[in-house]
Amino acid sequence: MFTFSEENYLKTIYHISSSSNKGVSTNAIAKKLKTKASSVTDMIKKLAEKQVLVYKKYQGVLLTEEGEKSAALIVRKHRLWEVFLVEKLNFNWDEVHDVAEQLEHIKSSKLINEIDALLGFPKHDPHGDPIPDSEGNLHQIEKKLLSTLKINDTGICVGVKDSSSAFLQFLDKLQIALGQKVEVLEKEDFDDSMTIKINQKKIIISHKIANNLYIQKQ
Amino acid sequence: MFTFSEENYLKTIYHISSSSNKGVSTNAIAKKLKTKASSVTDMIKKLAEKQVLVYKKYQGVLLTEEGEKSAALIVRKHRLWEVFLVEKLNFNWDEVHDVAEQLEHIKSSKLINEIDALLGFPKHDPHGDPIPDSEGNLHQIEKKLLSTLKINDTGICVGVKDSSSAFLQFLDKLQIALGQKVEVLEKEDFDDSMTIKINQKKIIISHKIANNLYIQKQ
DNA sequence: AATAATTTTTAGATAAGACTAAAAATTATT
DNA sequence: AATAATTTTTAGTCTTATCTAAAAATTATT
Repeated sequence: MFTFSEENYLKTIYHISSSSNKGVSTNAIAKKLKTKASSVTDMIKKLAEKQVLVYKKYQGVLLTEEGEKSAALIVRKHRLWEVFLVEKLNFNWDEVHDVAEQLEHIKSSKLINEIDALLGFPKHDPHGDPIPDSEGNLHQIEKKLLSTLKINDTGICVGVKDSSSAFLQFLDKLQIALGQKVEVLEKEDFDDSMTIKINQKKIIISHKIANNLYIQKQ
Repeated sequence: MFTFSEENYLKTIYHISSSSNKGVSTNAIAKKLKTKASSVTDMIKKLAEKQVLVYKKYQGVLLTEEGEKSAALIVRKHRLWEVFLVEKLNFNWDEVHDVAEQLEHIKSSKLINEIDALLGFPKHDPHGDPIPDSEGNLHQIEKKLLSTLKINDTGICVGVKDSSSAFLQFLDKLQIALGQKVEVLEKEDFDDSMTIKINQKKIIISHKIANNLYIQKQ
C-alpha cells in the first residue's frame, strides 16, 4: 500500500517515462510535481527501497514492472473517475481533473471495478486518453497530431494533448469535440495555421490548436 | 479548509456530542479515534485556534456553530456516499463504511451535490441514519429501540444503532431489513428476548438484537 | 478533609514529507 | 583538458500528527 504522496510520485514518473523511455531525471519529476529536487531525491530513495523503481545516483529512475503496474492502476482510477464525473454527474471535461486527482487515491478494488462496470467498461477518458485495464495494461490507439496532417487528409478527433481548462474551454467555444470528423482543407505556410472542416463548419485554427489535437487517420 | 485528520476529529466530536450534549472529554475522543489522550489534547488546541470548538483545560470541548456545521457536512458526505455505494454500485450495507470513510474527505461541493441529485436527494443512509442537508441541518425522525416496545406494539424498522458488519450480516441472515413492518408478539422477562412478526415470519430475537434496532412507532 | 484513582496536560521524541543552502557530481563550453 | 554551468545529492531545519512518560489537575473513596 502506498501513501498519497508516494502514489503521486509513481504516477508522475509513469507519465514522464511514457514519453521518453530512458531514466527519469530528478529535476523532471520536481518540475511536474511542483516540488524541489531535494524532496524528490528523498522520495526516490524510499520508493527504491519499496522495489517499485530502480535508482542509481545521478542517473534518474526507472519503474520496475511492479512499479509500472501500480502506477498504471492509479492512472486507471483517475481516468475512470473522470469518465464517471462527465457521464454521470454532469461535469464538463474541463472540470474533472482536480476532483479525479483526489478520487484516484481511494483504496477499494470493489469500488473501482463497480464504477468501471457502471460506465460500461470505457476504454478512454473524456480527453481521449486510454484507460489501463485492471492488470495495468494499456492499449494505445494510433493517433497523430492534427498539425501533422496534409491537405485533404481526413480523420476523427480522438484526443487532446494539452488538457488544460483553458484549451478545453476554447474547444468548447469552437464546438470541437472528440468523435467529430475532421478534414484538412488548407495549410498556411506563413504561420502554420490550418483551415479545417469540422462539425459541418469551415474554420481556421492556429498551429497551437492543431498541435494539441489528436486525430485518428482514416 | 481542514486536513484529513482535523476532519476526523470534528466528525468524532460531532457524533459524541449528539448523544450527550455536554462537554466532550479528551478520553472519549481518544477512545473513538483509537488514539492517545495526549494526541487529542494537541489537536483540540489546534481546532480551538481555528474557532471550530471551544476548549477549556480539563473541561472537555464543545463545537461552535461553525464547527458543528463543518462536522455535519462531513457526515453528510459520508452518508451520501454510503447511499451511492448501495444504490448504484451494488455494495451491501455492511461493506460501505470503510470506503465512505475515505470518500467523505473529497473536497468538491459540485461533486457531492451532484451525487445527492443522482440519488434523488435521499434523507437517510443505508443504516437509517439521517443525512444532513447542504446547510448542515439534520432532521431527526422519532424512533425508538425495538427493545422498548410493548406487546402488541407495531412499527416500521427504520434504523440500526450498531452498524457493525457482524450485526448487519446477522440481520441479513434473519432477512430483517429497513422499511419492514414489525409487531411485538411476546416478551420474555427471563432474558428480555422477544417474539416478533417481521417480513411475514414469526421469529424470536435476543435482547441484544432488539436493543440495536430502531423502530418508528405507528 | 485527606488520600487514592482517574483524567488531562505537558514535555520531549519520532516519522513523513517538505524546504533551504551548500557540497558533490555530471555535463557543457571554451 | 580546464573551467563554467547545471543537476543532483547531502545536511540540517520545519511542520503535522503521532507517541511515551511524567507531571498536574480533577474526581472518587475512605
